[in-house]
Amino acid sequence: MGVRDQRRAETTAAILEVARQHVASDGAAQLSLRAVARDLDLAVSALYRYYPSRDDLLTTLITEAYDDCADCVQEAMTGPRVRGPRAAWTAAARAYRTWAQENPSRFMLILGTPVPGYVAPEDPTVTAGTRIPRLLTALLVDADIPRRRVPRSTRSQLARLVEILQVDVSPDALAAGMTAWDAVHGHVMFELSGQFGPLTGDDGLFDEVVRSQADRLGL
Amino acid sequence: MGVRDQRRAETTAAILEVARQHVASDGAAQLSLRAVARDLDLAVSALYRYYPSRDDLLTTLITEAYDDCADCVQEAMTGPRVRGPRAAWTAAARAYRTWAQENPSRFMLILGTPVPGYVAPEDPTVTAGTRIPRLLTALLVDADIPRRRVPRSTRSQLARLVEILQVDVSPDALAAGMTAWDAVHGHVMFELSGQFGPLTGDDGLFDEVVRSQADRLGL
DNA sequence: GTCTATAGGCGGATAGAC
DNA sequence: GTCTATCCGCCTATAGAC
Repeated sequence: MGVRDQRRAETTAAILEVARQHVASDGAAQLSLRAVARDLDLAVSALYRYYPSRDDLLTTLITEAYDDCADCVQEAMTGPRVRGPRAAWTAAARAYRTWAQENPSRFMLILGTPVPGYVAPEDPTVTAGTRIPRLLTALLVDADIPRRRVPRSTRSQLARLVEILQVDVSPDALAAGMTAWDAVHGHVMFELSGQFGPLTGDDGLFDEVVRSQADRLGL
Repeated sequence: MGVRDQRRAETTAAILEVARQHVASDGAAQLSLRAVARDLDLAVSALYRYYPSRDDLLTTLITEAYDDCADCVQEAMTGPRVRGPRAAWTAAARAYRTWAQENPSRFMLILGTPVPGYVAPEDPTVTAGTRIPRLLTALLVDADIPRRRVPRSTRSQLARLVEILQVDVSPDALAAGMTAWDAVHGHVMFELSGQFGPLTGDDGLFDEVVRSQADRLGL
């Protein structure tokens, strides 16, 4: 990488950092190239050399958030002290929540209210967005999942999703995993929107969620 | 109610209706009195006679959404054909999801990404926001909830929340109810943000969530 | 790659006439 | 209660000089 590329990479990183701050303070919909340029003491027009439009910048922010979150979950699951699927499940759930707590605006950027008028391009966003589901289903390959009582149509849709995710689990296991993760995600969302009052941020209650769903999965 | 009050009520209703549409299409943060005035063929300044600021209009929209959602859940739970707590739980969960599907932008307004820069006044918002939790905990009064293994500090926070909500349940029952509802909420959120791919909107999978949590609650 | 300048649009909020 | 007019701010995006 030459000196020019180096400088370009640095500027790009600086732009992203400032953009993240603006999303956090003003919201994704309000992200404006002008405001970013102001903070960087750059002319607006200069930014267009890095991102051709506001939406392109937003796309980068979104895929980067998906990836960062998935990185944290993956790292937690594959740590040296994690032995067995139950420990991996617990580590994944805790890492997910911790990342959400430390990056609330980025979490909401990918899993909260859709940004009005913005349509995510399929390629980068979807690939990054399926990493966590794939990590979780990997846990269920060897699990002893009881057969679910779901309708035939649901089972066939589950089979389709198995193909899309390119994972090696039964439709029943996928259903069990999704519905268990529902609780983890729901709890994190409730906490982030402050619906839990004094229990916002309480670890004991969250652990109870993780534990009870692990039991349900037979991990 | 006199004729003047009548007309005022009509105008107010029209304003709210247009404002809801704008929140749906442009997002809550973009709600602008100007745009609402344009749609109604009114001068901007006229709107200030109804709502002193943009945030006041937003507050009305939010409390109204909370109340409408709670109304639907309450109605579903207390229907004549609903016999017993398990049926009520199922009806509540389904009504919650149906309301979210039919009013995605209003659902996200109250449970999605917080509107940047907007701070909800306590009085009206909080009261309306606690209705659903209170409806759900009422189900658990007679349920046979096994004792949860939560830390002491968590249990005392649960006790505080029991007081805030002014409900008549044990901390253990509250914990069980909250963590079960986590799964319902999480599933609805995932569906709304399109994370489920082909399974978005599938009733069979949602029913599996509701059923398994009802089992866990011993309903 | 960076700048200045500019076009054409949006917004909140208020003053003062009717 | 409604209007017009106004102030002042914000934004995207482009043109053209350096």
